[in-house]
Amino acid sequence: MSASENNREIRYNPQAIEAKWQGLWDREKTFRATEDPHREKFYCLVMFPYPSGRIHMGHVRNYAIGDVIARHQRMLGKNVLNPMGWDAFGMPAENAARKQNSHPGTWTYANIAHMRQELKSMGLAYDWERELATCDSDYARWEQVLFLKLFTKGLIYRKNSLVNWDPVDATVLANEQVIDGRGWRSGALVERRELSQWFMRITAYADELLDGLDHLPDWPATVRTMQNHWIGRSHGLEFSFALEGLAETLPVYTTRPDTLMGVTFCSIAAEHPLARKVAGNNPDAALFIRECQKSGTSEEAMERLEKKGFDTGFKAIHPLTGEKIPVYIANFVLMSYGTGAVMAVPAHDQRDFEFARAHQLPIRVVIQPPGQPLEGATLREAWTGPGIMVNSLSFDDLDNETCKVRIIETFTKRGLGSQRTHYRLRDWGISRQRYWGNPIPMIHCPQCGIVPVPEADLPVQLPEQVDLNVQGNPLDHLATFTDVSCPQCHAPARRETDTMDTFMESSWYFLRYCCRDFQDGPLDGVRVNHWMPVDQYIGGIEHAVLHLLYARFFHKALRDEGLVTTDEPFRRLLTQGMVRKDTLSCPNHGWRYPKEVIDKGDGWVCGACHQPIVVGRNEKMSKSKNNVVDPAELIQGYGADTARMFMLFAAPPQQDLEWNDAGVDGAWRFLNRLWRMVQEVLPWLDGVVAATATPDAAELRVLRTKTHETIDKVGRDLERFQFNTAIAAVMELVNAGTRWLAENPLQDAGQPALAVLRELVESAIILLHPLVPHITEELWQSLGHARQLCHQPWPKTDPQALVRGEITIVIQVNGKLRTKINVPTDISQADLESAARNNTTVQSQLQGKTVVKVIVVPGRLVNIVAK
RNA sequence: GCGAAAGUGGCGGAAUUGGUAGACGCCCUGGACUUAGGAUCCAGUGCCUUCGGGUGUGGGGGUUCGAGUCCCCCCUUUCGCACCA
Repeated sequence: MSASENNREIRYNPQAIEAKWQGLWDREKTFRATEDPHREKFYCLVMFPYPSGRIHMGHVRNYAIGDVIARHQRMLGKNVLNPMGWDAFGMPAENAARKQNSHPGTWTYANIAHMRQELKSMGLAYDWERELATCDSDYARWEQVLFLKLFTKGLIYRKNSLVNWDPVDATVLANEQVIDGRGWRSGALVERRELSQWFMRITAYADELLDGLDHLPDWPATVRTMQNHWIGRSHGLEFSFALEGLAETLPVYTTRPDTLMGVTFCSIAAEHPLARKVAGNNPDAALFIRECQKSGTSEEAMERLEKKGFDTGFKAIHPLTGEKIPVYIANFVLMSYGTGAVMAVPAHDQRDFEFARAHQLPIRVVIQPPGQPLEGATLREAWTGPGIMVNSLSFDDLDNETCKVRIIETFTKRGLGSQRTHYRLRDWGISRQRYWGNPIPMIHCPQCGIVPVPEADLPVQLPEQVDLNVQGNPLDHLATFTDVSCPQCHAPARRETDTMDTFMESSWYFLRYCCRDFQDGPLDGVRVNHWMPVDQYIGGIEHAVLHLLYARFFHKALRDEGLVTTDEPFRRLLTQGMVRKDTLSCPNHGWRYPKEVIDKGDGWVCGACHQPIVVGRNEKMSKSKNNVVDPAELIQGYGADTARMFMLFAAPPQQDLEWNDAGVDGAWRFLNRLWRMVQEVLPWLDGVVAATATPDAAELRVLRTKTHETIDKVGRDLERFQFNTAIAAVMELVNAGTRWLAENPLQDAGQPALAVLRELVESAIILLHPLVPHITEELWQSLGHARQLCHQPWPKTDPQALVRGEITIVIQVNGKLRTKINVPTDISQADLESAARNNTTVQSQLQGKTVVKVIVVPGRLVNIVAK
């Protein structure tokens, strides 16, 4: 013992300790997962990162949380799969390559190599043998195979849809590349343009995706609600207006058939066929439509537009009254929802109300709320609530909900229309006009039409030699890529140049992790079905709708292909909040780094121009705002354990986390306190076995109770992901131990005391291990354990130790706290009440009053109500 | 615009089921100690106070013996909105 004691570091040295244990985990492949039918499996998944170059605090938070869960489940005896990989296709690589005149792949793989080292320095318990990058030709190949399967199934098709078009760069822009309606590079005003694109038929699964939310009780309610609204299932009436003097009709869909008699005009989208027809012989209409198209494609941009309309001159004929009503082209009507045309009811729809006022159109009230008669001429805003029908022919005096049903019945009976279900959800556009993505394995043949690339020819590889500094999709300019012969008729044909949305890759990466080395197909059913579903998925709340909905859909589509057996891919979901930090800005120099400002005591000034610095709100850490903290620096300075500790302690995972340098110091100091306490007791614990029963001495009893209360609390807190309170509980335990040590000299401590002490110290170490794995392994080893702590089972509470002899009861008079009393745990309600009544403080409060009522909550409080 | 959340001391947060508001940590104040360390240890720390107590969880109202927690209205902030990932 003495030799190793001499060699042991007395001071906490995270750099040395962390390198030691990380090396060991790597060499021994401690966290390699193997399928084992005899053990309960646990699939822990964190959202894989985009390899942008360096890990950021959001990653650190995400992966620290995932690692705690994985390590905790491991200690609970589960066979844990905890993989990691790279979401490696995407625009940033293309942009970086263009800037540096290199290849996106070179940039991407260099980033992966760097970030892998950064992740390893965090001490994460991954099975690195399952690592994959979605741009690996292997992964891309199997994704193309899946694409063709789904295409054959009819789940992938082509149709026209709108894109953001930069007329100067002649390229499609992502919504994030549209800044204030202009292209980010050219500065040109962005236009909406129609393009033929590939789509996935997610709407075929809309009902199942919606109804399936009810079977995901362990998903945050907020995510389920958001997906529910996103899918937006509604039931309503679909019917067609006849158009005066025209053969064609105008189909509309409404969820408010009850307001039918209040229709005073119709509005159609700028892309509506009827709008095009008008534009054909009316230059003003064409101009208006072009104006409408001078906006981006994002729903937000469309909705925020100033509401504008153009009278087509056409008259629609009301199906029940025969009344002729004008048809407007409106810039706020979406072609992608319903039929692209709406019946407008200004009295009962706010948007229609505003439009009607702007265009002097009649407003006809057909629903009267009880007790406050409305009139179209004096209406201040649309009435969207319930009421009684008026001005509605035979439907008058019905309540509007009944009227809805009646009108649908009437339309159905007369063959005018029918009840229809609509969804806000649109089919998933998967085409991207970009180079750095997975090629869509299709060929356009002038004779045969669209022909899939034969599976034997997969994968379609991205050409290495590429000029990214061209207009539009670089692949369009590469004849070596595009010029092929048709697989069916062998005539000259053209290869599809669209690449896939990167959400495709993230829709099945968790399946490929299960069988990373499988070479006979995309998925090895046996292994995939062994590990699936993911038991715990952890990632940013920003993925609440898109990624999580697409992955659910893709999984169901693969299920129907017989490739997986579970209905849902992710059993439990934890969405973590953002990492934020104060922003510092200077009137002359914009966003400043903390090191670029000077502390004047009463505030900061800019280091360059000495103007006062404006301290902004906490904002999401972002490079553009210079408020990022580099995790690598933090880990180098304090070690991974401190970094993890701070991230987990500063806020519960679901909440946003505010970065605070002083808080990091606090985490660092606690780990040092723990380290010192163990160093202090170490020489005395040699040969001492941890207590298994509670000794008689009162102060030891209290100490052991504290130990087991902590075991109990930490276990429950980890189950509900309250890492911050779990840490607080261990802090309390360590504080209790330290206090005991200060009051009780170790040389006087007997065996029972040392046994309780060892149990306390070891419990603190075990409980903290999933959170701070390196320091706890080191301390565990120094306590004389040969077996690694990560193989140690999670501790169990001793029910005997949890029993307290006395409890504190709160005494209230009229609901206000007056005093507290200590009573035996097993006191009867009657004794408790009289103890409370006889208390001197209570007596003085009750003077001159009559007790009306006494409420006794056993184990908690007594409330005496007096007048 | 639509959708989803969140507001508690000087700060981050705790209060698990309607039952002690402020656990734990940071900051700050005072003290001790020194092998000067990224020190450490001890005490104090919501606000007001005539030291009895009063008051307090964004604001206003309500339910209840009792409300941070439940209900209604309002204010503020953040996130998502289909080609960022």
